[in-house]
Amino acid sequence: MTEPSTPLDQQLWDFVYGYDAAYDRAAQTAGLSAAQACLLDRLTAGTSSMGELATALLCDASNVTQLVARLEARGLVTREPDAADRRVKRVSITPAGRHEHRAVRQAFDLPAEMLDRLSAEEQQQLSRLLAKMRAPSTS
Amino acid sequence: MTEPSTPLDQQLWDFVYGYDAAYDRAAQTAGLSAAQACLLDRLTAGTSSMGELATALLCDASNVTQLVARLEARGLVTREPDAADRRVKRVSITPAGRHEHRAVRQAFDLPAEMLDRLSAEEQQQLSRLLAKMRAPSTS
DNA sequence: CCAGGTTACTTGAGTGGCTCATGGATCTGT
DNA sequence: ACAGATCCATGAGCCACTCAAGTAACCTGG
Repeated sequence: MTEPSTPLDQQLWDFVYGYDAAYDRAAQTAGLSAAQACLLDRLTAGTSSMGELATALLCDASNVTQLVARLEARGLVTREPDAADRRVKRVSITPAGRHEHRAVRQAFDLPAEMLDRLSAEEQQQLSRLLAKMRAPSTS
Repeated sequence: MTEPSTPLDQQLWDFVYGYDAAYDRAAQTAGLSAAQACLLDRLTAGTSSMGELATALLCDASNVTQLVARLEARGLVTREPDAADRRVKRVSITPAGRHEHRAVRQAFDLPAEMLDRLSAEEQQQLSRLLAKMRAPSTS
């Protein structure tokens, strides 16, 4: 009944593929890469150390060094030694950075568009299904 | 009721993030990058020209040249001039390539794991929701 | 039949993301 | 005060990706 019925596997793949592509496009409207946009996003919650960013982004510390260097060069973040422990660098987002971040958020309209096609009930269903897929048990 | 209720936006993000990471890990078990694994996957359906691959993978033709070159160097694909039109190169997967591709498929167990946590009804629900999010109308 | 345009791919240069190995600076426990 | 741990930076290297040029093969009109 539901078309020649694309297998669910394929549907998931396509969904993820489209989501990724949309995020990439959104980041690019602000002249950012996806990784840079993610980093900025983390910083909107408040300042972080390099190490915290590395664990949050699941990547090497030296990778963060480069990402931050590029963002710093564009004035989107600042990097200052921590007063208490001068080994650690505290990275913060600048007003310009917040501006770009907002631009990305706005350009990333795909999730909102998709969710708008669902009723409130359907959204709850989806939320429940996603939660159930995620956790093995936790009831 | 459902925890402090993660917003649906965030749930989608986390889902996609986990999916991507799982695919990357799966590809790496076969010593492949995600892009290489995708390319191999396309070839399992039959031989393609370089151009066809480029449009399928949504990337530049010259990118495909390099991807194929690396895969060819490892004996996972072959690249031969088309008999009818010697400008086009027909890329095919080799038995070794099929082997690696199978390894990736097997290692990419996340979707199956996740779907196993859903009942048959829930899977149908999910499929319906995904389809509805995707298409603007088409009933 | 052959000149010129088009098509299909390759090459080269450049950007970025990512990793690993190494090293320097700073902190901490003894 | 010294050894070892911690935090970050640097450098080399791989890969994905893009754009601009180049080359070879095909096709079409005069």
